Amino acid sequence: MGGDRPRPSNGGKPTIDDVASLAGVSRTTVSRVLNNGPNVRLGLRDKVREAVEALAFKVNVQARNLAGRTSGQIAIVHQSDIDTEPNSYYHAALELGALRGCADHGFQVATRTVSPDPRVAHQQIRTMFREQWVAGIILTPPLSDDRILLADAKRRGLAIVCISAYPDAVAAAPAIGIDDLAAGRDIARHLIVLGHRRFGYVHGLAGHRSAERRFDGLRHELAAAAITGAYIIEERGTFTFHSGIECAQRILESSPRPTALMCANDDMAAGALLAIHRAGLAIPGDISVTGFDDTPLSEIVWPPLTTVHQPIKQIGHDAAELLVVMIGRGTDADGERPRQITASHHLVERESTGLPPA
Amino acid sequence: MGGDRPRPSNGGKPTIDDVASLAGVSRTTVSRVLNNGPNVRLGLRDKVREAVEALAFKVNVQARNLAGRTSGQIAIVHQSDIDTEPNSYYHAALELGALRGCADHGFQVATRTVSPDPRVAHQQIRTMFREQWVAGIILTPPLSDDRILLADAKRRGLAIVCISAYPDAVAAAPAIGIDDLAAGRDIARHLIVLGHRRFGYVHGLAGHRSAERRFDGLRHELAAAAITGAYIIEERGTFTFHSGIECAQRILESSPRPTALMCANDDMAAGALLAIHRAGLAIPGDISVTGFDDTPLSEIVWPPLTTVHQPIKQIGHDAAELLVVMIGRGTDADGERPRQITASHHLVERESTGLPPA
DNA sequence: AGACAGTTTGGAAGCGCTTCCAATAAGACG
DNA sequence: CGTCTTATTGGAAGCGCTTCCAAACTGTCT
Repeated sequence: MGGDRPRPSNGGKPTIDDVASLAGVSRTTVSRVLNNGPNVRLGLRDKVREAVEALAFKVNVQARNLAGRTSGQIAIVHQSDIDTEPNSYYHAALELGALRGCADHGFQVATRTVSPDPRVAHQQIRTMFREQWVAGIILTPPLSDDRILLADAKRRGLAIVCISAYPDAVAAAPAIGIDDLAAGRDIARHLIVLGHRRFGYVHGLAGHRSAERRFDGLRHELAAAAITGAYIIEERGTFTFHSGIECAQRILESSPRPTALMCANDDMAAGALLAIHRAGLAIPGDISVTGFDDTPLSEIVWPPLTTVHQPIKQIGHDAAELLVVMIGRGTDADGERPRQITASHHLVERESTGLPPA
Repeated sequence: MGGDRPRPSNGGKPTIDDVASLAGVSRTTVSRVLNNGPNVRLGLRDKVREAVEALAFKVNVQARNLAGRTSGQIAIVHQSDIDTEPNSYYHAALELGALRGCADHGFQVATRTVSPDPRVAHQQIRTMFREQWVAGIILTPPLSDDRILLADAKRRGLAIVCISAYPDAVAAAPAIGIDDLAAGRDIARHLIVLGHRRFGYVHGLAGHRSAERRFDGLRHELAAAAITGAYIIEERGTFTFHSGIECAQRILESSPRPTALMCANDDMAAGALLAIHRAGLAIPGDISVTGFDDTPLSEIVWPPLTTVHQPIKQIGHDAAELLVVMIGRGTDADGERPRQITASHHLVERESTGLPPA
């Protein structure tokens, strides 16, 4: 099975020593190049890189972690028990992406769940920190909005990446997510262009500051359109299907009824759909409904939901990669660590939105 | 922060040497105990175990893999690109569970996706084998039903665990999943007891042999009930929401129409629900519908689906653990490797089923 | 030119574990 | 009771990598 690339001495996978001897340098030097360490002449650097290329060398992560005394262990921290939550597609996809991202880089990953009670949660997370077996953590919403937590972690020198955090949290830790404000504006504009003036809005849980920006998007867009007589009736749910039903019911009682109902996520929108059907109203004939996230759900409900697509798995994946980079070589390499990554979103128009009733 | 447990010498986490000195044996002996190796006196064994307990010692997986020359690398293999499939909750949950299970044991995991074309898929998987960088793989349906693949892998001595495979595949590789036949009978019995006699059945993709057992369950139960005049109208879909719509439409055209419609998974059942609504029929007044899997979906559609709960994440998780055990110490320890694990399922009665029309 | 600081290299010592191999203890047998 | 097996043990050599430390340069300043 001999290819035409230089063969490693022992017949197996190439090791750092194979690279070293091919490049004509010491093992130490190769290691330095691999880790972007300082003090290697440019010429040598390239020579080593060529050798790496030629042998298709991949560093053995296990050996690296062992030698470097880095645990290679990172944790993904969720709030509450997503396994028992019925509508956890969002969380499952996020975690799946993150897990895959970590796996790609040979990191050990643990998934931790903390209590929904903030007091208990803080305690649990502090304990995790103290144990010091993690080199970094990924925080999912709404943990990613917890300033106290972030500050605490920063003080302890722990690498942290937040998912979908409120923009100003970036000061404490790099974050990755879509531009919720812009996304909110996109969906609001879609509705306004159709002619809607009376809006209903179903909020999610209060702690999720990033998701709240979607509402800001609606407000901004309404202000920008400078429409007289436009207004918004608000209700607050918990991101679940059932809370969507209840919020929508309350909103439907108002008079005059809104002609468009924006929901902070797809699950609540699905609930709203049900409540509206029950009330004997037509969608979108009597009222248009929008969701957020574009989970599989949104194609399956009736009518299919107009929503904003968010690359959830991708976001999880990129968050993991970001964390790996941060742990890799703090700031000594290229100097700057990424502060924020904005993933791209887009409006998905389906059949739950249309012209307002005449 | 000293607890009252013996402290490891270097102040950090306890190592195998700490255990050895506490137990008064050599490092080698501890290693043997840890790996269930042969040739250790019972007394010593216990003493070592106590020391492990006392120190709360956890083996360092990185070091183990490095020393043992085991790659610690395993792969989860799916067919087709689940990232682009809209209804992938099932796959996402399965993979999430497996990923978590692997992570718990410090294994490196890669996720691979192979082509839906069997020819191409076989080729891709062979290539993976040849590269030999995986110590074992987890196969998800319908790959877990591919006899050729299984035989091939076995011949190469690769550790394999199948998820939800057809029972007789156990000869080739251990499998884990629920008892689909029993689950099918459970749901059929529920319908028969309600009084249904005319059935519709929406099959999934033909290759998924395990899922096909759900249909066998219906047949068996019908035979057991010995009802005269009972029959089943069959259609075959692709496990997707849209295929569910189409199959249900065709079934609704038959006359007399079935009073109960069983679907091989929740997504198709959701499609069926839509088709039935469109036909202006009542659920369950005119026709009862059942799904399978109990994905989040089943609570959100209208009416909520009667379905069979399957612990998908748990199955993925246990599959990973099983694989880890297999890789760990082949068969030398307790001699017998587990052949099959049956996860528990249960019927979830919601509002999509009821008495047949008078 | 000599002394010193800063930069670039390589040697060697491990990281925590498995495993080969030699050494010892325990039975089995004549 | 001595000899030959066989079951138990420990010593020591790595696995592939990072990193400490000393050696060899390079250039700068007097």
